[in-house]
Amino acid sequence: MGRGHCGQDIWWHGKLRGCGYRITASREAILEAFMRSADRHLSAEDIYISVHNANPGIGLTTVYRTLEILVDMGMVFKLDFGDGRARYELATAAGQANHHHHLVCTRCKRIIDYTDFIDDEVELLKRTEKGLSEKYKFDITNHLIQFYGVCDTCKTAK
Amino acid sequence: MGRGHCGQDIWWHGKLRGCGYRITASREAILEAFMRSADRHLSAEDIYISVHNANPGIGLTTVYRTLEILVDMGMVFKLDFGDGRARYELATAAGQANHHHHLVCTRCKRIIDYTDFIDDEVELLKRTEKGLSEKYKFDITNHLIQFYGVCDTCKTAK
DNA sequence: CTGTAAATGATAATCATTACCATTGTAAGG
DNA sequence: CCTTACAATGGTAATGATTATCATTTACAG
Repeated sequence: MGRGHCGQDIWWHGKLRGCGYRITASREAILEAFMRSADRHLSAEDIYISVHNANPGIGLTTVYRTLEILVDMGMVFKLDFGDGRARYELATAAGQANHHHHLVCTRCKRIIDYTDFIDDEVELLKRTEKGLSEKYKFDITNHLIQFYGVCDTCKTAK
Repeated sequence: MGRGHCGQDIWWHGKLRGCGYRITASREAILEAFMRSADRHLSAEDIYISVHNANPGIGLTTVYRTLEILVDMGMVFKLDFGDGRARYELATAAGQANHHHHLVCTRCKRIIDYTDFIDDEVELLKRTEKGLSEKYKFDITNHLIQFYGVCDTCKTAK
């Protein structure tokens, strides 16, 4: 019952099975790649490369397909930082440890994950979410908050 | 001094000139296309088509180029709703009339612009923005807030 | 252990966006 | 008003991420 992090029991097996998906070596390898670099914003190609170390047989197509189902299931969040390729990260619910939002430099595309002010935000988001679900009859599953601006380095670099 | 909406004076001429850009028929046509359908989320192709009615000579390349400078200048906001093409809308600052956020149905990709709860959000965002700018030395120019979920129609359609 | 549908991977196709380059148009300065 | 420099343009080709196709392999229910 809620071990925090898993030992032998693979937490995501149940999730996949529950949605009618099979447990395969590819999917395992891809989820492991996420957990190996939980702090980064991975592109499909990043994952493809990361996965090849342990399992060279996995094709790029499978990576894309797996990412799609993980996103649909809500286990992974798909992000767009405006550099022409999608980025993925393990989803963390509001309130959960490691939940963060993004600060994007529009000049150099640098991304900063911030967790500051998250508590205030979360409180407001909960209220907003509740109001929106009721008014528009939406089942809200996630949110995206990003601030755009010019970072320190780009500012001084003129 | 602040006529609300312009008569003969073209409000955006100064903005372009101020950033070193020239006033051209293409740019005028593209901005008019935005104002003609200020309520929609236009793709580059939407704008290309819309512009062709009045000015058939404008190429798709110019549309993309113009969109890029408008986004850089902050006059237009570039959005990604996950359907593979970028969407654009006239930027409205927080607090300004028509400022809104998006509610995205992950099933059917329908977008709802909502303005509810915006006042509360804006108040929080102002604080967050201030805190973030100070801590990370960012000049924050804009923000993006989107909620994702399943809409009424898709829910009942099972 | 077997049958069946899901999953896979190599390859080709798609399609939004960008690069290129010769030509045209804006607007500053005379 | 005319000239001139260089920004802006548009057609076309190139790019590159993502998706479709299809024959083969694999998970797993019975």
